[in-house]
Amino acid sequence: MSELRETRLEKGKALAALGQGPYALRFQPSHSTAVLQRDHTDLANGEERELAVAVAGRVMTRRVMGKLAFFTLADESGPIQLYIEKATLQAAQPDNPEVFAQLTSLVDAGDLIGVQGSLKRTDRGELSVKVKGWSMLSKSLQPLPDKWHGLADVETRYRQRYLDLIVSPQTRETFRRRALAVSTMRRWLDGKGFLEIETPVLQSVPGGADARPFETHHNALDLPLTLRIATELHLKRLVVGGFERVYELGRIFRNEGVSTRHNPEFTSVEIYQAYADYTDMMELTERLIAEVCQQVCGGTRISYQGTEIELTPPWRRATMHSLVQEATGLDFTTFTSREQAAGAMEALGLETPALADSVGRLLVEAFEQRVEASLIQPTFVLDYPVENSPLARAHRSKPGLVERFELFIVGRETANAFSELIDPVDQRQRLQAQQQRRAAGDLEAQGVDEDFLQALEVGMPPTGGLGIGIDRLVMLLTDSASIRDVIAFPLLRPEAKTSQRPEAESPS
RNA sequence: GGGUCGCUAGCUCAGCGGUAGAGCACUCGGCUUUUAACCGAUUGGUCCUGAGUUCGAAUCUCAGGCGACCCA
Repeated sequence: MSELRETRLEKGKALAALGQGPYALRFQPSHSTAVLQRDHTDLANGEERELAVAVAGRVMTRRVMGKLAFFTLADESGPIQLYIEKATLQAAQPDNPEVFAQLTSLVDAGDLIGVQGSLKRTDRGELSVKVKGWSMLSKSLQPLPDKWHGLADVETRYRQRYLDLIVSPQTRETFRRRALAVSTMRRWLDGKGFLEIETPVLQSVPGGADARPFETHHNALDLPLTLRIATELHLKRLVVGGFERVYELGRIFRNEGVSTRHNPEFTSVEIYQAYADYTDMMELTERLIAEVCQQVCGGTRISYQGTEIELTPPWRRATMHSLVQEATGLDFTTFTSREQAAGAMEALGLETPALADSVGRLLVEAFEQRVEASLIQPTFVLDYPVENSPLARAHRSKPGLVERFELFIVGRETANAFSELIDPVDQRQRLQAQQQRRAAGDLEAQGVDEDFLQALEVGMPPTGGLGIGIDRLVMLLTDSASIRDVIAFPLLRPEAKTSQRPEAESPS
């Protein structure tokens, strides 16, 4: 409503006429509200304390009753009540007979103000700043969300996250925890001698994962580029270059749909350790995630959406074959042809899409359809078929499989790791097979990155590699049901509003 | 991609074929212990958009937009 905005602009002009504009240059708080709340619990109801305090924050609620007013002021640390007594304020500011009226009429809910005064705990037990002076720091021209219902509209929470943050302590807590999770992870890795190195986001050959990339263009070089879908291939080049422990924690872009578990840009950490294999990476995964959980949640036993999750290592390890057999009764090691496996699956009502063109790919289908969602407690799923894992090393003892694991928690893939494929001849064949699939219509299949193959030919040490989805991990640690709750500004379709989009578009 | 549900005042919602409503917020008046303050008065609408059915549509139908959830 623009009427409210007009009124508040007028109040801003009134403030300017009084010599203080609606937008201050600075203010020096003496305390955060949380420190005041913490340090003065001994102040009894109705008592006052002659401590000079200055606090700044946003006015959340106003209750004006004649010659006395109560405001709630919130800074980043939390709220504190302002006790605004006309007589007290007037005595402190004898030159301005209108000071109380100005404070109560020119300050609206949503404004940022600073106040000076002393402490008083009211008769009802609320620690308050007894106000003796005030200044407008920033005039708000927009209403706050409903003080009782808060921000009920999920869409507004995502589109106008600043409003969500102002009124929802839980949202603030989620992003604090996310920051703590990320910093803990970096600190832990740095402490283990891992070096964080940034690799290109703009790439001419997307690789390192099965996913469709975003396409863009470099003008000066007239060069088509894609945004990275993984950091894998560049981090491996660094291992070839002699860095034995490297990682990158950063943004990945995949041109896919959005859901409660997917956002087109998300954050991953990829970690590479020379002379290690995937069993080493399992231990690393357990220790790293347990440490992050300990720091963020204060323990390794947590509750997610009403389910207890035990993250204290060690975690269950099971092969994909055994899990599928457990869930379906099918022993995929006995199938010698796709037709045989597909027939057995269809007899159980499982789908067998055409793109799953081998026994191995059908095994993965069966796993996704019947096992994945049931892996609630942390579980390492081991030994994937080679067809689905073009960058993982062939298994040391099981033909047709690779040394790979994925970590599942609450039914979601949370980490993915290999004994890395370092044989350049094998790697070339695998990537060529991928490219053939791509030519055959699999838009997620990878291409051949010649420069990467060249690096492997120079010689890469045996290496264990690991990727962890930060957003999904943070969802777990913050008990968030949707990935959008842990991304400050998730991708949404732009609001249509007035501008109609032109016709003659999208043959769909 | 498919299905279900939602979209009405700034916010939260009711109204479901016959004059567009409530609470809160805003504005004005009153009030020195409130904390969803209270009491009184006023103000505030593209009922998501478009087309159709109808004497009459927020309400019924169709198409579209945006969102949520479920499924793939």
